[in-house]
Amino acid sequence: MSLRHSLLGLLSEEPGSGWDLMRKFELSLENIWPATQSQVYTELGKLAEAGLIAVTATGPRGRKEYAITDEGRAELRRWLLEPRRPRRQFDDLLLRVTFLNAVEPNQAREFLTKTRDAVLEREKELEKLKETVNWGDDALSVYGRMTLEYGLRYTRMHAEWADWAIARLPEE
Amino acid sequence: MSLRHSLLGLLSEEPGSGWDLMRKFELSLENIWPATQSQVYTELGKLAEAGLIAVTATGPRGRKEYAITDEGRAELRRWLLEPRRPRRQFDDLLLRVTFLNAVEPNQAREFLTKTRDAVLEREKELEKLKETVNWGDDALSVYGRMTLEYGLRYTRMHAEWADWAIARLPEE
DNA sequence: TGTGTCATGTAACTGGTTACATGATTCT
DNA sequence: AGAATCATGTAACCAGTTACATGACACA
Repeated sequence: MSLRHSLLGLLSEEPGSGWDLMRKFELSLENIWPATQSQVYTELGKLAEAGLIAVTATGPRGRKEYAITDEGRAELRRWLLEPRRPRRQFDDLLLRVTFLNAVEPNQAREFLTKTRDAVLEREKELEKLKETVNWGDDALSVYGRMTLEYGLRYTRMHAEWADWAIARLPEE
Repeated sequence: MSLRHSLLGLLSEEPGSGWDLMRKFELSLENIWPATQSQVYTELGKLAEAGLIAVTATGPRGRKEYAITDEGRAELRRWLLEPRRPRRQFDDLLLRVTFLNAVEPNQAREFLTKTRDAVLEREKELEKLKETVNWGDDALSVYGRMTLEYGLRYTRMHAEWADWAIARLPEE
């Protein structure tokens, strides 16, 4: 149930409406914790009812601006440091690799090649993002830079692994 | 809906009952595509109804042994090579890193240190697994070795990233 | 005046989780 | 006789997705 905490996290930086938050999810959390519009609005309602956030201003078109409450901040901190067993992960790619013997080796090769090319593409995007952003030493820069670095290292690892795997494919 | 294809994949290797498949999920797919007992049985029912698998033998205690059909094999291959946009990922760890400025730097440090230790632990387990298995050149060895290698490279990358991140933490 | 953006919400569905429920067979 | 394992299934729930529905406001 981390959508809830994503919202608390975003609202801990500054107040905002459902619409604002929705855009933030699209812009900055897309690769970490994506959320849909409908989810955002429903969860905001629940958070408000639970007293973790509150409406602090209203605007045109029924706009409701929410701000995090003290209880919300406490809950955010609690969640941040809470120990937890890593949630099970579902990896569609590795699942397919596991059963790759069901197709011809040349098809398997094509599959892995496509995979590698896709992650290389992604790496380029992240590289560009890294160059674009003006990194300061504010909190967002520090922690945002960390998640970006994770993405970069991840894509590099992934591409290298794919090459390694391709080389190990059985002959046709 | 890859549980369906996990089952087809497992049954493409050899026939088995719900119970057998359940154990295979626990043993070999736990880190790739975990499934619960109830899920396995319900999905087997649906697969049988769709004609992708069929009951080929019965045994004591109401045991039903399923085998993959030709349609099932075709569906498995279709799924394996089907192009698809990478499914969105939810990363609880990176989400927490994003909002880490909500806690004190020393708590952030502790968080990252724990994270690193946990992945190092995990790496050790995978290393041990690699040594234990007798790798041949059969399909399972080739593709199983690939997924294991992915896990190894992933945990190494993860631990190195954590160290990098710890070093970049603001002073207390 | 019409297009794009801002803004809210609900309903139905899908896939995965937890909990419940039952009982036969095998091994010690 | 009792414990462990084999074996099946259902029901309620939770989180995330897709689709539907509506409409005000800003600006060109």
